Amino acid sequence: MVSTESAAANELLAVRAAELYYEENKTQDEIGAILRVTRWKVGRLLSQARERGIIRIEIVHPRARRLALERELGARFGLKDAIVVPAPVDEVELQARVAEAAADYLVSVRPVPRLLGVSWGRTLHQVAESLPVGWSTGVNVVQINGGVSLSKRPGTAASTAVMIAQKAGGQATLLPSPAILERLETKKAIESDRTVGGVVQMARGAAAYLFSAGVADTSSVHVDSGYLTADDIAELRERGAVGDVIGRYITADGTIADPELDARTLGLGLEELRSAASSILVIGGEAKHAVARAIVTHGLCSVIVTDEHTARALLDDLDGDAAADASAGAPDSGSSGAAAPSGHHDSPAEGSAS
Amino acid sequence: MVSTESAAANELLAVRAAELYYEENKTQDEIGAILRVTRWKVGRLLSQARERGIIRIEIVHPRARRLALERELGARFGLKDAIVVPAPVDEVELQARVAEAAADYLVSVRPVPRLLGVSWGRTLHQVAESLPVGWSTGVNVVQINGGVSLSKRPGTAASTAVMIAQKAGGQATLLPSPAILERLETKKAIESDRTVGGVVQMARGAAAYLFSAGVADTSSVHVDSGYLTADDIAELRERGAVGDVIGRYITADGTIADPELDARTLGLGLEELRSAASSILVIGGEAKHAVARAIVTHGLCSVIVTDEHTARALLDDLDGDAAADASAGAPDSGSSGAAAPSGHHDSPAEGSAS
DNA sequence: CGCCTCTCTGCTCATGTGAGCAGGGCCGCA
DNA sequence: TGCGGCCCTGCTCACATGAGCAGAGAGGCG
Repeated sequence: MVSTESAAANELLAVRAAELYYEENKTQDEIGAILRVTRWKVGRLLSQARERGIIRIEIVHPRARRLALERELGARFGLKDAIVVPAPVDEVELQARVAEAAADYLVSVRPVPRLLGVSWGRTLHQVAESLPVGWSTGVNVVQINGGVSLSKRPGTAASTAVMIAQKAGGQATLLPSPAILERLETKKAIESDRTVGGVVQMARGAAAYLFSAGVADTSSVHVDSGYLTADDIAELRERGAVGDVIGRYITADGTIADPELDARTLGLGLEELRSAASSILVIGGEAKHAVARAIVTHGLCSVIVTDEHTARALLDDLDGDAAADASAGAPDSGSSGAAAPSGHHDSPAEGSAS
Repeated sequence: MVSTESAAANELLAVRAAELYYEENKTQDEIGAILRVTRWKVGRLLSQARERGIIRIEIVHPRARRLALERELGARFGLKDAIVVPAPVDEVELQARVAEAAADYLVSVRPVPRLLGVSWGRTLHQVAESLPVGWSTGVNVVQINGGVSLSKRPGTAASTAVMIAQKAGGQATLLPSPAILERLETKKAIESDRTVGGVVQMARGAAAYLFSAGVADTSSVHVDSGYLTADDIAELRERGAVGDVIGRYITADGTIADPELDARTLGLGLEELRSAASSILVIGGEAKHAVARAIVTHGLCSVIVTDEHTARALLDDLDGDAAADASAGAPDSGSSGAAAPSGHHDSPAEGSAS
């Protein structure tokens, strides 16, 4: 009873001490005089107050980061680096923050990559826009997956790579090919063309890759751009696809969802991403948690730039283990089943032509 | 342009420094090494961050206080002391916090008042309940306004004073009289009774007064207790009454709303409250802002215990100056106008009798 | 073009603060 | 009642920090 009472009294003292210290900027000595305790006790009270969460210190700034989450992510998934930004309520704002953080990160990477491989998409375009002019000197950029011309809106594919290169005073090398070809032969043919093959070859030599990922649903840029139809997406989802990485649709277990489709997808392969020294994933938002998980849990990126909700979702053991378990059992059915149905990909091309 | 750019860069640095300092517990020297600036600059960045509100330090505890507001209140209204507690969203909780704070204050007042004058009501009862047993030694309590017996619920009038005294190991002296008498003659008669008159006389000698205030509406304890009817309240409101202090209804300009009614009100007068060395007002909640303002702007209390919303409302210049201006112009009309109409207070008495 | 001023930088020094340690009171237990 | 263990207190000392100051660089103005 006595201990309870004194504990409560101590807590009150701690609160008073915290107020005087943090709000009134008094020294611990002065506080000691006011509260009639020694300054050492004041120090201890303040420590207690911090430990017990009575004092909440928050950094309110759009560019703030979540270093604790970054450390956890890095440790848990063996990443070279992790950047986590606080998530604003607004999804649009969130994407902007993540893109900004990715741009900041890119600016600060040492050593500066001489050649940077980039994919494209809404996210990457925002990253490109967020980069300051002159963010580096002489960084050349190479596109790592196809998709230059199909979408006519500015801010996709080509312009992304070009903008990143321009702002660093370097050259952009584009991959002059669709992301996904209609027929495997066409893909092989175009791939063997020196212009295209050379670019892919160059991409393989990039010191770092910057990429994002798409969700396997109809909001995908692949549907927007006409490479895939809603039916294709439905098919992919049935095969367990959670999203795409540099154009290649993967399942939760990190494997290719549909090898036939993948064979017709032009650009860098997943293995090249996996083995790269620096592959920077930029991803944010609720919808992309599944694909983000697939990527980080299977080593497809060495650096992640994301928001705190995504980070927490990735670290959350419940989901984490569940997804891991699911992926452990799935690969077999995924790869064996994927080979069987094929040649159902005429519609996307028609869609793109209209 | 250059200055803008470097200012932005500085802000970013400040954010990073703040993160490392407050979230990662690194020393300014270490941070300097990380951010490639000197430790002095880190210190400056942190100062900036604090000044510019990038760092938000909050003390989350039910017993926390708002020292800045307390200081402002004290300075603005010439108070001896001010206690401001953070306002929880819940009104019930808010009342409890204010009462608790008042109890804390009472415990800590030095010198300890040998004789404490108290009023009664819901708020004061909560204060009494919040006082710890043995909060002081030998503090006697005297009731400063009538109202012992009319309400039969426990926790009003008498029990408040008794509880406060008991918990301090002192004697309670009650005022054995209704708060408001039906007829002036009765009031004068009862007042001249030695039992009653003596108590009032004793109350005048109290070293400190503890009181709250009521709102001039039908939720008032005066209506509950049957001293006043809804019609009386309506009448009082027409005369500009904002609420009651120790049973006496006052207007925004701090004067008696209805002198005739006031003459029939038994207990300490406002002047005695005003001239007291220590008169502690305990008041909280949106509804009581107006009466709280009337009290503090006209010197009826020397100490206020309240919530932060009330405090801010009191300090808010817009309302503040408006009320001050009104009160500056009003006293004359208030005192002269109040004397004219009288003798219309039979109904309240009838109401209380029924 | 040169000077002036104003701000920002990196320093010295005094002060503020936290880690670690010895002593003392309080408890349970014999 | 005496003993041992425990926690809490107040201290020493080393380190971290903020105040104040001289010098350097960037603009602005004549």
